[in-house]
Amino acid sequence: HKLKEKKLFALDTETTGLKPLQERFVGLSIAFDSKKSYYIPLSHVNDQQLDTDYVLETLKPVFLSKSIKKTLQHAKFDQLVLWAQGAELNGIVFDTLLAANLLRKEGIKINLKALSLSYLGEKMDSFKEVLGKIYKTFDSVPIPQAASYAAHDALQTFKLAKILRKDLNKEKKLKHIFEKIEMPLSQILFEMERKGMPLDPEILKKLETSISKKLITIEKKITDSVGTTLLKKIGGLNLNSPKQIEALLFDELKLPSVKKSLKGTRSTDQEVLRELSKTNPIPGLILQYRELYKLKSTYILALPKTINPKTGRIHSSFSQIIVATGRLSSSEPNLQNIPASSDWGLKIREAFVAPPKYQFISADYSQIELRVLAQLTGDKNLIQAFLNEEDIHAKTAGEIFGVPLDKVTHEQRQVGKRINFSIMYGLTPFGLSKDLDIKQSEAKIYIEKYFEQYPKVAQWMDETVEQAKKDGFVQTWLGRRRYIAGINEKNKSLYLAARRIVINSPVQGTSAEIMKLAMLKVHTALKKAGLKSEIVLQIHDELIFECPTTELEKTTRIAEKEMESIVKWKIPLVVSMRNGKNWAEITK
DNA sequence: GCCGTCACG
DNA sequence: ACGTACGTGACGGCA
Repeated sequence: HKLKEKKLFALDTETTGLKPLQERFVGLSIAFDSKKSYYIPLSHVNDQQLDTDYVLETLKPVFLSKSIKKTLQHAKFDQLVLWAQGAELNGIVFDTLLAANLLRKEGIKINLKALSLSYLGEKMDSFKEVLGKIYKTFDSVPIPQAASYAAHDALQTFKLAKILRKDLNKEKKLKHIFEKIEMPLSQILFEMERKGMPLDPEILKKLETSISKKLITIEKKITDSVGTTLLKKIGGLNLNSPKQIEALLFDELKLPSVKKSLKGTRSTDQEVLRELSKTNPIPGLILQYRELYKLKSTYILALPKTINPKTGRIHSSFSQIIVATGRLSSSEPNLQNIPASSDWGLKIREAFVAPPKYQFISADYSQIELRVLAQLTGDKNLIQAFLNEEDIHAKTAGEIFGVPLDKVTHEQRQVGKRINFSIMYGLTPFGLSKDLDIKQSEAKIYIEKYFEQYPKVAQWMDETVEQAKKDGFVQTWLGRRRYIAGINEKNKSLYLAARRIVINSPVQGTSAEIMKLAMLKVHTALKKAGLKSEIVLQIHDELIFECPTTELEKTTRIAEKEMESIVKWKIPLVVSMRNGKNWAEITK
């Protein structure tokens, strides 16, 4: 009865663990105002409680009501928990986690306990304290203690929302991002996570057999090259141990150490092994081993284990609060770093197969970051290149090497491409010389030529750095902030590191903003057109849809049109569309 | 729980 | 003389 009267309340769920689709639903807490909150125990061990189905059935009209407004800390999590119970939540108006994230400086924690302490000055019991040494999971905590803990979660969420709402009102741009982007995006991410991604474990099984054979062959080649005498001397060799590889290469084989790792050990990473492979066959073999072992352990073996037995699909989690620039991150499993480049990598993508009568569609923003750079800097030459649909990498190369556009060689274009990309990271002559394997003096000239060609880029960088020094933060196009602690540092390398972040963040952040807007717009347009196509993945500059084959053309047309019309800039946004039965087929 | 390494944009 | 390109997440080794 109270719920129906109240126009606003805070809600929270308790589970036995952190994965909403896999863990047991233990109970539900609700706060009506800043003073009262309640806990409904639903599945505690050896204790009296209410029946889950009865409670959810009773609360259904309240949960479904759009006019009864709900506040949550990390709404997406609770939505997934409730969805697994067959319950749906409408009227979510405020997520304290997303609000606090937009307002925070880097390094500030925004979990409920931290927020309660910093915003309200109230310390909350930790989850560990509630479990004590007696209980392993929340469902075994006796109800009186459990209720006190859980109800407090909802109460603090209610109180926090009040303050955070006020704080956002003081920052109009952040408020706009919160209301128009982050809150509605959270709903889309919920739907993406709920939908999941299909994976055929049988394809990976076969791949495992062949990659394992290949690994054994490489392993044998390595042990043969090392020789039994040396192998005995060092007491065997674990190829996955960087420490042992280090000892083998530099102590036993006496190869020159060319690079130190952060902790001061002699690095054995790709760059080093590539260099060493010019004089000795073993580093090259280790490289091959590393590549295949990575694919086997991180993808071929790990991905099938993440298939949800109930849905038969993979439900990655997408987070809006991890990346400082505003990008999304994907975890458990990370589907934003599935291999794409090598042949073996593509074979892994082949295992992501659309269901019968469905296909995947990929919609890929072409050179989004360079277009954003052009817009932010207002550089005439850069803008003109995109207006004329010129080959931007060839154009950059042409001016650097002083040759006309149609005389640029493939190698020169590659150099132009590397410079175009790395300029946004604040590259140095040292970094570029290493990347292109050229002299530092030469790299320096290339960089100077770049800035002569695009003078406003250099000017924008200087202005942005000055603004960051003054304000302590940089901003995206819509006004999302990133606070930069080190920009007024005296220590030169700390300052330069901060400077690179200052230059990169507005570009990466604005691109992320465009993508988020695109997701919202496409989602709405697909719904409006009555299509069944759904977004299943976002990989920074690319969206992947699962689409009934009958809707392929309509979906493609809508997605392309909506994505290209996100902003009213001089510079056009260009999207390339592909469709296919599996993920490999739609990979560039 | 940190480190080195490497997969992605 | 020193360090040296942005943003992530996951794995195995190791203490």
